[in-house]
Amino acid sequence: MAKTIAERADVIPLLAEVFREHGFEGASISVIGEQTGLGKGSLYHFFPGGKDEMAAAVLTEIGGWFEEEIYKPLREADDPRAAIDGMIGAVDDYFRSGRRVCLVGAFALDNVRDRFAAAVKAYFAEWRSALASALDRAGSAPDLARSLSEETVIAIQGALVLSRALDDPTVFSRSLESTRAKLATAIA
Amino acid sequence: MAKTIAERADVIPLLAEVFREHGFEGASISVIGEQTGLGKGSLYHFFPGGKDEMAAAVLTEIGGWFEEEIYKPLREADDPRAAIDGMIGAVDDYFRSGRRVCLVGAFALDNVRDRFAAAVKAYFAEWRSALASALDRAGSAPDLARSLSEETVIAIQGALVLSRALDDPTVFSRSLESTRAKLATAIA
DNA sequence: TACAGAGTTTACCGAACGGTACAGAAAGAG
DNA sequence: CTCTTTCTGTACCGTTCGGTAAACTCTGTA
Repeated sequence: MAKTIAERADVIPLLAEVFREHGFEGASISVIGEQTGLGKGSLYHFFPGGKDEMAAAVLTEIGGWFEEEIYKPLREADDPRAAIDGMIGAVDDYFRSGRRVCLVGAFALDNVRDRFAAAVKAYFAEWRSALASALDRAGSAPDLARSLSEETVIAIQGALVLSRALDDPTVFSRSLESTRAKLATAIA
Repeated sequence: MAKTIAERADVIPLLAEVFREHGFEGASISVIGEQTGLGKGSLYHFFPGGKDEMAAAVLTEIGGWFEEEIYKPLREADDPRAAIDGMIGAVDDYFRSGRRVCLVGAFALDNVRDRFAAAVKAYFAEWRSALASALDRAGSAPDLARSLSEETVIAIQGALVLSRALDDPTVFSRSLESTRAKLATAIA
């Protein structure tokens, strides 16, 4: 394991932030270079596939993070209620209480969705089904678990949109708290 | 009123569709030219301010449409319940049951939000307050009206994101129906 | 029919785009 | 020290970007 100045893995979170801030089309190679501190040579060394590979790597990392920190606990934890609570907390942290945009959601609305359709679809499908699984195991009726999980993912994404549109993070906080309460009631 | 081959007003809906499909950055002047059937000369004749003016005109038209078709009825209709029902129907039509993206929501997630922050903010703020007004007049408690209107706008935007991400319009239909039921219950 | 102004075509501009080529700097291995 | 591999800076490529300029063609009016 060669310890080098910059590892590819270290660059990906920086790339994620650039794409979040500028969108896919808006994140030009020169902007990416500035915000990562890497020249074109390094960028194309790590990502020979160019911008597409950079974005794909970011989506993969995001997917991995959610899988590990959120989906897996929801599906496998002994205490599904704790896992649901954990999800709420993790979501609040991850999206910085509404100050940070969901890159996958932004990609979904953009025309680049087609290029990364599989990753975008998987991210949301996994989230919905993992949450449904937790609700199910927590004693919720299967139909309710299914609809509630979908509504929860919808509320989180919608809250991110509205929060940013109104430039008001309290919108996200309120919505997440209301979602938390709704889930708690359903499995009481 | 000179009847000419193409009126500026006729171009705006076409522009809206281009921006919806490609996003602001993705909608290059040449793409806009193709999809509107207008050359650069005509486009810059109608919109001397370039792409920015085109997008601003689109946002203005969208804002005007929602004001006329949705916000005003919500605020002023004699029968607020009918206005709320009307809103649900209009939203379903406008977003083509989830097959069409909300341009304002997409702009909110994009970095171009800053450029059109005022229009984006107004669109959502008006929606939320108009719906709260209707709920209020329909007999809902002021606090509930306030939170329910916010949750409704969130649910619509979130459903558009998830619907498109999963490429499944039924997500939007389900969510909108659930929203309709929730609003009906609150003012029963 | 002649004029005026609205609308359009076309050629063109400098800047920025994504991407490539390649020489050279770092850094671990023998 | 030297070799090899990994990483990086820089110059450059063709293309496309948003935007401008000006000559042209319509079309309604008188």
